[in-house]
Order: sequence, then structure tokens, then C-alpha cells
Amino acid sequence: MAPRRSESLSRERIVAAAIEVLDAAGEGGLTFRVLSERLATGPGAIYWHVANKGELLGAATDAVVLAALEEEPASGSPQDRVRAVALGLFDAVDDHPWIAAQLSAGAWQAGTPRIVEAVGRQVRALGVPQRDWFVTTTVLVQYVLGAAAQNAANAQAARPGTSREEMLDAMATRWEELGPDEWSFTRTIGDQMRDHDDREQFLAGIDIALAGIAALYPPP
Amino acid sequence: MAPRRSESLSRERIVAAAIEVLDAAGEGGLTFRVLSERLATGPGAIYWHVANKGELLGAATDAVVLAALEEEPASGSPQDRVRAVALGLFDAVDDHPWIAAQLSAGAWQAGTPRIVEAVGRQVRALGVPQRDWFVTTTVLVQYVLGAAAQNAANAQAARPGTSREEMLDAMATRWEELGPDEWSFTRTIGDQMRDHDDREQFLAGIDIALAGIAALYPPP
DNA sequence: AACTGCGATGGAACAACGTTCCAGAGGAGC
DNA sequence: GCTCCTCTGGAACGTTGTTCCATCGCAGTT
Repeated sequence: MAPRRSESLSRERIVAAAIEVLDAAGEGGLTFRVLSERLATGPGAIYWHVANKGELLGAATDAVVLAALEEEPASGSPQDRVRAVALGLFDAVDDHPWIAAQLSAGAWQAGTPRIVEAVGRQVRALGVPQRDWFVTTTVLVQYVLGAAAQNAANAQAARPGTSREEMLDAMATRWEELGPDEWSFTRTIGDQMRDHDDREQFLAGIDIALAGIAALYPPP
Repeated sequence: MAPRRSESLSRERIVAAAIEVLDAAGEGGLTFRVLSERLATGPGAIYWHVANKGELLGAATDAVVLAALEEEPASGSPQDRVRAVALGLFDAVDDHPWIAAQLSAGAWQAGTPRIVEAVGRQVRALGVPQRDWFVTTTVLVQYVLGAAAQNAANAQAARPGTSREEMLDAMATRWEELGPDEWSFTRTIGDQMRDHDDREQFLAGIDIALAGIAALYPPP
């Protein structure tokens, strides 16, 4: 444990630097070379603290998820608390789009139990019978992580130079020009797609789930 | 349009070969070199028909999704048809785990309108008012794609040599050994995690969503 | 029937990546 | 002062996606 330089290398410093690079340059921007340069060292030194790139991405994701769950409020109805936890994760994915791929791909890692605990406590408070705790909680967690991931992917899919509005408008117009018979549904929702709010749409999904839970497990 | 060899190269043949390689060797197994070898050509020839690897993966995903949606049954209640479409996609992701990353990352591509149309028609039949068609449909699609993707990722996360049961058992045991105070919820659902069925759990999510839709938009 | 144009081919080459290797630096403990 | 062992960082390796280009062979024109 002897610092060789003013600030010696450590797993935490590496993960923190990786998060900075990922936020600035995206998932493809993180390479062991730019990370080495930022830390004023060589690629080999990093491998002493981190097994490989996958573990580094996992550690970075865990750090972000943990930070997002720390500001968990202890007040309000169980429904409001579910919304708060969900929105916290949604915003975290929005701020750090690169965790989307991690959450939906390598899920159930070290960080996931904390999400399960935060959501599950509200499921318990909602009056869901114990035999359905696991199913109900994992369904909620899967929706939150899946929807957040797809939202982040869509937000980044826009080529640099085109705004979110332009992309949505182009896609809505394409949908509206589809054949009336084969696409009788899709062509009618172009308008709603054009001017929808991502957070509101995400919350609408939470509300559908909460309404379904209330219907399936009516309070006494 | 002139066949140089017995069977000339074409975008369809390339995509078909890519799907075979992906199914056999996974996402990491698809390289332009093994694809070249399989097609008895060089990497450069492939780039005449396909812009880059991302487009190739997208085209392969579209082909699989299209095939999964073709066996859409036209009978049964709207609820049953939602379940049928959802299960079709779930099984497609289960059979071709590599499309999980594509669906949750590059969603809203060419194949997605077809999913939206298949699900949206049932949303319409369920009596959802038109002003909520877009939100309700996209919420359902996001759950289906997100949950299917995470399921496939979990199924593949097991290192070769350990079965699904062993992995679940190890994780459940780890959860049950957590601290009683901080993890009062998570440690109680280890049992249910140990012996749950993935398809049933996925369908339970669909049922929660359908119950929520029925509660929010009660039939007249 | 010979020529030419162009869509299409495939092998070589390039830059960049993740990862491994290893010679050596520099405190800790005897 | 010597030795050990953790930790460093630069060089090197193999593989990947992608580009480049010399060349092939049918379609249409002469």
C-alpha cells in the first residue's frame, strides 16, 4: 500500500476515470489506451487492478447505479416511491447512456440486488401476497431497466447533426406514409409519436403496472 | 444481375449465412473472416452488399423478427393475441439470443414497426381510447423487448459448465445470506427465484399490464 | 464477333483494439 | 544493506472491422 506517485493507481481511481471517459466519449470511446493516457500510465498497469474490459464496465455501471439509488426518499405512498425509484434509474440511464447496454445485457450483477431491494420493499407495501413477491418485483425491474435502456438507445441513435425532434418527425412521417391496409394502426399514431415526452411515457408504463397490481391484488 | 458462380453473392445469402453463424457461435463468433470463409469469398466482397457490421446485425435481427411475427394467429380474445405475439417474440429471442442486444439497443429500426402494428391492433381492440394508443402500445413493446432481452442475457451469462439450475441456486443462496436489516426483502425471495419458470414470469408481466389496461380503461 | 463499360469479386493491407508479457522500480521487513 | 514482493508502464502479439485496388466476366453496343 505504498503510493509511488503523488496519487497511486487504484481500482477506484480507474473506475472513476472510466466513468468520465464514458460520459464524455460514449461506450466506443473507452479504450485502455485513452484510459492509460488519462491516468498517466500504461495499459499493463490497469490490468493489475482490473481483470478485463467487461469487469471495468460492470464496476462503472455498479458505481452509477449505486449513486442513483442513494437519493431514495423514505416518504410518500408506496406507489409514489416506486415512481421515485424508477425515475431515479431512468434519469441515471439518461445521464449515462452507456449503462443501458450493461443493464439489459449483463443484468443481475452486483448492483442489481440493490434495485430489487428498493423496488421489492414497495411491492411488499402494496399488499402483494408473499408468494408473488418475486414475480411482481422482477417484472417491475425488467420494465424499468428495459424501457430505460431503449430510451437511451433511441436518444443516441440520432446521427450527430439531427436533433431529437427532427428524428422523431422523420420517423413519424415515414409511419404515416405506410399502406392503409397493412399498417392500419401504425400510421395513425405518428402524431402522438411526434410530440411525446420520454419521461411521461415511461411513467405511464409504471402507472399501468401499478394499476394492474392494484387490480390483481385488491386491498382489503 | 449475372451469377458469376453457381450461386452468386447477394444480401440475402449474406444475411442468411450471418444468422447461421450467430446461432452457432454467438454474437462474438460473427466476424467478416469466418463469414467470408463460409461464403467462399473475401471480406471485401461482402462490403459491396452490406455497409458495415452494424447494418448486417440489424438486417439479421429484422429477418428473425419478421419470421417470428409471421405465425400470428387471428383468433382468440385481444388479451390472448397480445400473449401470443409476446410469446412469439420471447421464444424468438430465446432461440437467437444475439438479437437481444440489437432489440434493446438499436430498437425502432425497420423491424420495429411490424411489432408495433401487431401489438397496437390488440391495444385498439382492447378499447383503449385513441389518444392513448401510442403510449400504451409502446409501453407494451418496451416491456416485451426489454424483458426478453434480459432473459436471454441471463440465460447466456452462465459460464459454460454450469447449468441454469446451478447458477440460480448459487445466486439465491447468495441473496439469502445477505444482512437481515439492509436486505429484508431480497433475502426472502431466494426460494422463489430458485424454482421459477422464465416463460411464466414473462407472461405474469403481460398479465399485470393487461390488468392495468383493463383497470385504466374499463370496458363500457 | 470483338470491344467496352461497369457491377461485382476477393485477396492484401491498414489502423485500432483488448490483452499479455516482462524488465524493472521502489517501499517494507528482516 | 539486502531481499522480497507488489506494482508499474512500455513494447509486442493476435484479431478485429474496414479500405483499397487489381481483376474478373456478363450486357449492351458496334
